Order: sequence, then structure tokens, then C-alpha cells
Amino acid sequence: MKTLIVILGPTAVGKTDLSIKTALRYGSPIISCDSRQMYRGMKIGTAAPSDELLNSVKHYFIGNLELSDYYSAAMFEEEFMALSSSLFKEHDTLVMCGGSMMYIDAVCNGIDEIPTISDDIRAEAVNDLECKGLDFLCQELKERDPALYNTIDLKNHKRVVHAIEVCRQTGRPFSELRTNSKKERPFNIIKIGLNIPRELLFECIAKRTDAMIAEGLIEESRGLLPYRNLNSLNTVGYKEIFAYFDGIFTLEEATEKIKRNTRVYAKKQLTWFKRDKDISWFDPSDTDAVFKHIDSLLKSDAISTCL
RNA sequence: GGGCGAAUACCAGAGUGGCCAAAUGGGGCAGACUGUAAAUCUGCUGUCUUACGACUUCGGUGGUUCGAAUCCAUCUUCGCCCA
Repeated sequence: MKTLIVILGPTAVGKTDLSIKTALRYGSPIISCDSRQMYRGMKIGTAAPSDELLNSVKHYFIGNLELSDYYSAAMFEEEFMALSSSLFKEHDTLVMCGGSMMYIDAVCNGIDEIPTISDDIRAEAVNDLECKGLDFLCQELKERDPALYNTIDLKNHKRVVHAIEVCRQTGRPFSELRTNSKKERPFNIIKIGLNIPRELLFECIAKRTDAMIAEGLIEESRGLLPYRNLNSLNTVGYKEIFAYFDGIFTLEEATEKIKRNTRVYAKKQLTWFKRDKDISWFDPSDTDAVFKHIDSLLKSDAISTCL
């Protein structure tokens, strides 16, 4: 059976390095699973792999999107499945590496079929939110989908708006479209979680942020300034630098904010991953332990396949 | 040496007799998550495992008062001003 090795963990923990080593060892390309490294022109701020690394191992989904492209976890699932099925023809194992929690889950568990919302409906819903308010949308949701109304976070406008969009477009309650089922995949999945003590992780974050500034994050951001309102640039590292351009922060303050927001993001990732009991956790420097773990699982799969 | 001002929870900073365990912001901690997710949202943040409950706090000490972070005295530290 084919195997997907997923390397995940909080930002700045050292996933990239280990993914390269793992890919080289198992002769696999790397499928990136990072919702921001997919966008072109955001290399420094997203800590995308260097050109050198990209040349050492074939990577997918790095810098493959325009800043203005619409993208989603469901689209990633679809593209991943298509790509993996073709890559598995030549490889027994594939390495997927990244920290975008929802994308990882979309690949590993699948995501329900929900129609992409049309521009008209989206615009109208957003307009309703601005003009009529969140309460109005909540009331509509209560009528259209009482089940969801009772469980959704009614203070989270993004969720409420999307629920309304789906209800309006399909004419059905959003909750009916949710199956809560896990999709079967035609490959095994090994989840390698990387983590280090929080203090160290926070130190890495601080160092990496300083390095980004030194490598030209400001220049990169200046070039991206015209696109600042795009969702792709609603991203830690850029929004703070944009605020610096606006004069809201000094460079020092912006840098501190980036560090802080990156820490919050890392924590959020860890909270999400904590729920996933399929993850085996390792120290990123302990390559041997990771390989040993992968080898033993590959071996036991080989044995059970023979039987 | 003299005059004035300030001292509040992790930090900044409101509060100037009861509605104060003490606004607000920052920071910290915890959590949610099925379609732009590095997004978006929530809770907690004096101690007591839970509290509509109890206990200890607003520089120190001692007072006034039924009641003090708030008033008085005094001490300490810091800032400013006059010498």
C-alpha cells in the first residue's frame, strides 16, 4: 500500500529541514501544505523553502497561486488527490509538509461537498453584514437552519456569513450538507508531529522574524503593498509591516507584533493538533527517531500486505 | 535644606468614602474551528480544585469612619521645582 508521510507542527519548529531529509531518504517529492507559501511573491514573510532547497527536492504547491486567486481547503483536497494519485505511480511514499491545519485535515479526513459560493451571493451576504448587521444574519440563519443556529458561534461573523451564503445558494440548511464522515483514502497516512518546548519555539520565532527583516521583508512587503486588501496578504508578517508603512507602528513595534502574532498562531496550531490522536510527536532534531518510526510502520504494512 | 507631585493587579493606566477584586488597553493562559483558516471568533487572568460563596489586596505603619484604593498622620521610594 502507498503511504503518505505528513510532517506537521507549529510554525518555525523546523518542518522544512526535516521534510527535505525525509524526502531524500524515501525518494519522495514534497507536497507543501501551507496556505500562504502557495502564493507567489511572499517568500520571505512565509519562510518558504530557499531556492537551494527547492532545487534539491521537487516541491509542489509553492508559489503556484496569484495573490488574487481564490483558494480553499476543499480545492487543496481536490488538487492534492489528483496530484498524489499520479505521483504514487512512481513513488511508494510521498511527503506532505506544512502547518495549515485545515488543509491537512482536508487531505487526511476529507471535507464535505459544499458548492462554491457565487460572487453575487457572496457580495450580497457581505453587504448585508455591513448594512443590516450580524444580528440580522443570525435571525435569518435561525429560520433557515435552526440546527446550525444552535451550535454555530454566533459572534463569529465569518462563520455566520458563510452559513447564510450556503443556505441562500443551495436553498437548503447548511447543516444538511455536513456529513461528519471521514473519507477513506487509497493510501496509508503517517502523521509526524514536530514540537519543542514552548520557550525554545518562541525563541525560534523571534530569531526567524529578525532574520526575515534582515533578509528584506520590508522590501518584499513594499512591493506587495498594492495588494494589501487581498486575503492572501491578510497574513502575519505582512499586515504588521503594512501598519508600519502607515505610520501606525514603528519598525520595532511592527517586529514585536509579528513575533507576538506568530506565537499566537503557533499556539493555535498546537491547540488544533492536540485533538488529533493519530499524530506521533518528535523533536525535529531527532531525525533518527522519526526515521525509525516511519520505517517500522512501513515495514509492518509491508508484512500485513504480504499476508 | 525647603516646596510640590506621584506610588493601584504581570505591565501601562482609570478609580479619589459604600455600586471595587478594582474600568480600559497591552501582555499571558486556555479553547472553538467543515470553504479565502497565517483567517475568524470565544473564555479566563489576586488566592481558594467549583462558586449566586469565602478569604487577602491598591508603597509601609497607625488613625478617622458603621464602612477607606479613596480622608488624616507619619515613614519609605521615585519625579519635578527652589536653594
